[in-house]
Amino acid sequence: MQELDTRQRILNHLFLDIRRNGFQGLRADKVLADLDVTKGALYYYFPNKQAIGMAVIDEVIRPAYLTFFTQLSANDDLNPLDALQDHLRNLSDKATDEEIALGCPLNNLVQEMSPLNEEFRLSMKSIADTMVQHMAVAIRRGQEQGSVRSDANPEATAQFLWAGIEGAYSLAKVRKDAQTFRTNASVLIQYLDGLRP
Amino acid sequence: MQELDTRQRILNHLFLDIRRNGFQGLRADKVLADLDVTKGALYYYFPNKQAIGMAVIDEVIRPAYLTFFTQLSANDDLNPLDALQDHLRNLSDKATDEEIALGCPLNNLVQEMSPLNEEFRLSMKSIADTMVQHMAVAIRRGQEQGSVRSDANPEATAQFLWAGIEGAYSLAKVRKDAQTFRTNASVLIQYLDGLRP
DNA sequence: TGACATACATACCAACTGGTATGTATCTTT
DNA sequence: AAAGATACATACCAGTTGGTATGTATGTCA
Repeated sequence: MQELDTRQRILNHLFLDIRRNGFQGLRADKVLADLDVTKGALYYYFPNKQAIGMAVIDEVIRPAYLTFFTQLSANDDLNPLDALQDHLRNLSDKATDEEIALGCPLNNLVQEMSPLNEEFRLSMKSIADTMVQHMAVAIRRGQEQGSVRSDANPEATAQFLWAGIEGAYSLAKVRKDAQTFRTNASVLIQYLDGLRP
Repeated sequence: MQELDTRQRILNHLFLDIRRNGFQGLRADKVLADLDVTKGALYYYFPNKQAIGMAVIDEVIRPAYLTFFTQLSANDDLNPLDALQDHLRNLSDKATDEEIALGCPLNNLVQEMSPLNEEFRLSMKSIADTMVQHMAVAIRRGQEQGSVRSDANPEATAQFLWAGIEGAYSLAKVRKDAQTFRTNASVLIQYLDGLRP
């Protein structure tokens, strides 16, 4: 009954190694050495490197990113601007120089692998699209409920917010500086205030 | 007298290969096969792979990115908001699905290599910092000249614009869709209008 | 309790990759 | 024109990497 446990342990370490070294920089042997697992176990659970990447994207990254945004669009009582501002404040509070230096796991993989691996790209695109869509739905409902200015374009605004967050991770990453992320988050929070009626 | 020509040809192809495959995915042999140059030439001009990366960053990427921003802060007569909006429109016009799918060369390398190679990171950080600084200088001058609202924070605004552009490239890249970039650019253009007094 | 599936462990390998050692044609300088 | 520097070309190599073939201990079910 070690099955799920072992697979999960391997998967978590693969995720961490990919986050630091990229998918092309992933060295399965090194990951296995850190755990005390052998190649037999790895190739028992994952038929090849492609499957490793897909498992990390679909089983680790996807749920981690969609939790908040699913709730955002599901909850009718939420003021979307308040919720998004709270989210940005949470991200700001969580940000440390070390975490920020590793970058956003989704954005890392998008930049590295989108042009190289269509299966990866499509799965990552669906994560990004879902995030944007949930935000757009929440913004539109906010407009109907009167908590968001009616002249805002929900889809364009949602895209803009996604880009603002990922861009903030990017600048903060190259600077290795969590404060840069926080500064950007606070400008985004201000921008969201500008969307109130 | 083939010297500069050959080095430049190799460097340009290295840049293109890195843009598509990443630095870790760079395969010197394949690049050399496309040109008709041999390993002798490559290692004559570049002592090792690290030097290749540094040359691409410093000689190809840096000048390509700094041209506009240097002019932006150098020219006293420019309205910074007009100039930035023009720049965004230029980027929008230039964007094709194929180009966008390859992503922003600077952002690509930042995401892949920042945590792995401190020499790369520092050089890329200086490019990003310089871009932001030039924007901040131009915005501050705009405030002094009355073309930018005085309550804007020039440094934070400049960071926000950088992040907005790079984030737009990122979402458009995973979507393989230039229109996404244009939509984001137009929201940024709108945001810049909001900074007018 | 025997047969089969599960969950790994071990040993091995072919292909690739960055890098080097050496050779050589051409150009420059004295 | 002799000597050295420049600008490559060719051949070769050691280490690494993803992947496989095979072995085996343990659990499960008839």
